[in-house]
Amino acid sequence: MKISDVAEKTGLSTDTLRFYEKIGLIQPPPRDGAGHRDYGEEVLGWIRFLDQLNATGMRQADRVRYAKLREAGPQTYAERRQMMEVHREEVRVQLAKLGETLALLDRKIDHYHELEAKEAADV
Amino acid sequence: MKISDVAEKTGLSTDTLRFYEKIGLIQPPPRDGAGHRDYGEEVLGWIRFLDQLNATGMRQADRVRYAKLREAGPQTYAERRQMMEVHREEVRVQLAKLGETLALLDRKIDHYHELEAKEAADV
DNA sequence: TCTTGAGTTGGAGTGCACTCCAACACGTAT
DNA sequence: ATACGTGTTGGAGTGCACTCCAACTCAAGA
Repeated sequence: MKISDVAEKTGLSTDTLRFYEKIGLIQPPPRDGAGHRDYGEEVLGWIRFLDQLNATGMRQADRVRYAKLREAGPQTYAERRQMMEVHREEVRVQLAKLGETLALLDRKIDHYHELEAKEAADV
Repeated sequence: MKISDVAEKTGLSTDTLRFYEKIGLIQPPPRDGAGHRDYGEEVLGWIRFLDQLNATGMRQADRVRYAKLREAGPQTYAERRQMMEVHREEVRVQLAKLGETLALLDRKIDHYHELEAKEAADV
């Protein structure tokens, strides 16, 4: 799979894919005859997972750390699990905060509806 | 209220408070005899709300836009409500994504527990 | 009076996460 | 054979959101 295919399928730019490789988030893929990157299918799932960690606020340095542990093999299972457990807690906190904010926004919006009705009545 | 009090009560640094004022997120407070900022209590609630918008992914430019609308008075009620409605949708999307990620992390963690048990058995 | 501590300004610097660029190489279609 | 599209590299540049700094002023306490 060419870099452009991966880019299209993941939504990342080719620049970002090469950047992720440079910082160690993605393993360097083998090259074809022309020296072009030739990705395997498994990279797609990995990138999707990275995206989810990203979208839920995990910092790049930690994503890189996780990627390195993953490359190191089975002896890092426990450490990887711990990272996921820590992140899970952060996600739970965010989830709670987001729920509160959603409720607040509902109240704000209701309040604006009322204010708008009053303004209209005042004209 | 002095800038250091506001900083302590909100968790923002005094630098950030001045920065927020500079970009228009916070109204310039009156000054005391020494030329020091003298904040009213109402700024605390406003900053808490800004924090929540921040924590739920609203960009600074949009927070500034909302702050400006707020300063403009009642004729911006509808526009402010629309901003909040747009943001509410984004929060809903994030909430859904976060829920999915939480489930995924649960599965990953379980999976690591299994893998660790297998590793231990292999020794 | 002198020191200390808190505040002031404008502007420079930081860290993160990309994003863009110049200059070049390769393979395929015309 | 040449043009085109896609890829390559290393390094510079960008945008966001702060964060830090130098040089200064002011008020209160020893």
